[in-house]
Formats: sequence, structure tokens, C-alpha cells
Amino acid sequence: MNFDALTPEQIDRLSGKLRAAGLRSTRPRLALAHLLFGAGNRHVTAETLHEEARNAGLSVSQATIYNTLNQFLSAGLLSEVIVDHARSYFDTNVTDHHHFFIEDETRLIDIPLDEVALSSLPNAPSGYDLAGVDVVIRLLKAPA
Amino acid sequence: MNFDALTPEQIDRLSGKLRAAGLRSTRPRLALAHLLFGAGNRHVTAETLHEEARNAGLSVSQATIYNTLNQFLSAGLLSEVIVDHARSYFDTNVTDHHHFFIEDETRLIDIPLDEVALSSLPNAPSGYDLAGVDVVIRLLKAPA
DNA sequence: TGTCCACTTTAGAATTGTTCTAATCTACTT
DNA sequence: AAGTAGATTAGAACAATTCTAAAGTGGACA
Ligand SMILES: [Mn+2]
Ligand SMILES: [Mn+2]
Ligand SMILES: [Zn+2]
Ligand SMILES: [Zn+2]
Repeated sequence: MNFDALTPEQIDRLSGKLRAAGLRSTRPRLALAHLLFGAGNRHVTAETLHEEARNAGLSVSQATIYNTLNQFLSAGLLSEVIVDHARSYFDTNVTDHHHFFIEDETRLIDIPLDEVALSSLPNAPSGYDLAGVDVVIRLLKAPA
Repeated sequence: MNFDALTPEQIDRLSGKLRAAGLRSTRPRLALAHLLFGAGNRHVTAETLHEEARNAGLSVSQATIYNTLNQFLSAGLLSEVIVDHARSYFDTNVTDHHHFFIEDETRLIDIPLDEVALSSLPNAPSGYDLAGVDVVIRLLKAPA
């Protein structure tokens, strides 16, 4: 990865984000953070992020991709979306929201919380606490 | 599995169900169908069904468990619930409905469709057809 | 600025749920 | 009863993810 492409301001911002999350600011983490948080919200899998990193000239092992994604997840910098038992999806949008999942393309699209009106939800069985509500709208490419 | 425990009526009913689905009525399929469809709606994983089969005295291979679950799924006798990337859950309730997922216990509970009021949903992006809407309410055991 | 050490990265092995292979068996047709 | 397409099986293969343990590095501190 070409670190000349990152301004000192970008590096400071990303380093700060890592430190605030209790993570050392290392070269692989900075580069991955730049890919993940550099522009808009993203959904990635370990594989797509790895390929993107390689395309950006960053030589990083698969283990580091997994370590980093899981550390970012634990630190609250990423969320996880479970829509497919074949792969884990990580989401840079950590606010409460929902998803379209295009099954043909294994692609996720955010749905802002206010576009899904869940006007009534059943109560959680007693003894259990609500941990989250996930709405997934599954889509298929329309036949031609 | 003790087939004396099944009345001829039960066997006829299950055989009919298999035939109607385009599947031959074999001993392993009948026994698994009995476990799955014999009483109320169920959520199983390959592992839980395999153990249940063994406990019922049915000697059936893991490959047959997977084959059967996937054939029943393709035939529309089962549905699949994706809530956990560690395991596939199969559901004998093939009507449209939602789920509580108790993460601590890897256990699913049905939520009837009418208990979740999705009063507004965003439109599918053009070029895509709606394939389904899944609502998962994640629960955790309440702290003592 | 150099030392040190806890933390990080890595290659490759291990793990685990699931699928595949290809040999044997069986339900159903004739 | 024989023939055959489909079913079952043990075990190998597969693929996403995690683990291991050895080598590397960030940053605190002298
Ligand atoms: Mn995970
Ligand atoms: Mn599946
Ligand atoms: Zn998202
Ligand atoms: Zn269900």
C-alpha cells in the first residue's frame, strides 16, 4: 500500500480511531482502516477485503485480515451481518439499520432504520434480554 | 428406530408426504420424517437431528442426515433459517414467519407473522424481485 | 536514541460444518 | 424375480475460519 497516498491528516485520523479503540496503530491496520473507513459505508467479507488490499499493493496475510476484522468488530468499529452461512459479512455501518441481501450477487445494501416501520414486536420471553432486531429483505435478480 | 411405534396410518401419512414431494419412501427418510413432522413445529440442525435419530435407535449416517435435510428443503418440506454462521438451522414450519434467536443457547423460537407488524418496507431496487423478508430478534439470557 | 517487551503479524497446520466420491444397497417397475 | 434408477454409506475432500508458535514491530521509557 502506498502510504504517500494518505495525507498526514488521514493518518492521524485513522491512528486516532485505532487508539481510541484500544488498538495499536500498525501498518496493516492503518491500511485496512483506510480501505474500510476511507469512503462511505461498506460491506466486506474477509476475501473481498483481502483482494482489495492486494490490489492496493498491500501485502497482508489472510490471518491478519481475519484478526483485524475480528478486532475491529470487538472494538465496535465494525458490525457483522449474518445472511449467508457460507461467509461472514462485516459492515462499517455500526448504527442500527437493516439490509437488502441480493442472493445472486452475495451483495448487501443498507436500509436506513426509518425505512422499515416495525410498529409492533412481540415481547421477549421472560428471562431474556433483547440483543438486537435484524431485518433482511432477500432479493433475486428479476427474470429477463 | 422401532417401526412398531408407528401405526400403519402414520406410515401411510409420512409415505404420502414423501411421495407427494417426489421422494421415494425409504426407511431412513420415513424415520427422519417421523422425527421431524411427528409432533409440532421444530427447528433442528444436522447435528441435533443426528443425535435424536441415534437416541431413537436409528442407525443413519451423517451423509444421509445432510442429504435428507437438503432434499426435504428442496422439496419444500422444510425451510432454512440463517441466524448463525456456525450451523444451518432447518425449520419444519414452512409458512412465512419470524424468529427469536437465543444466542446463548443456539435455540430458535417461532414468531407468528401477525405478531410482527412490518407496516412499511422499502421498495426493492429496480431489477430485483422480493424473495423473502426475515426478521430475527436476537436475545441473550438476562443477567441474574 | 537505543532497549525492551507486550502486542502484532505470519505461514502453515488444525478445525469444523458441509459436500463429494464411488461402492453397495434397495424401492419400485416390469 | 430381475433389472434399474435412485438412496445410503464410509470416508475423503472441501472451504471458511481459527489456532500455533515463531519472527517482527510499536511505542514506553531510560
Ligand atoms: Mn464471527
Ligand atoms: Mn444450505
Ligand atoms: Zn449495513
Ligand atoms: Zn421457525
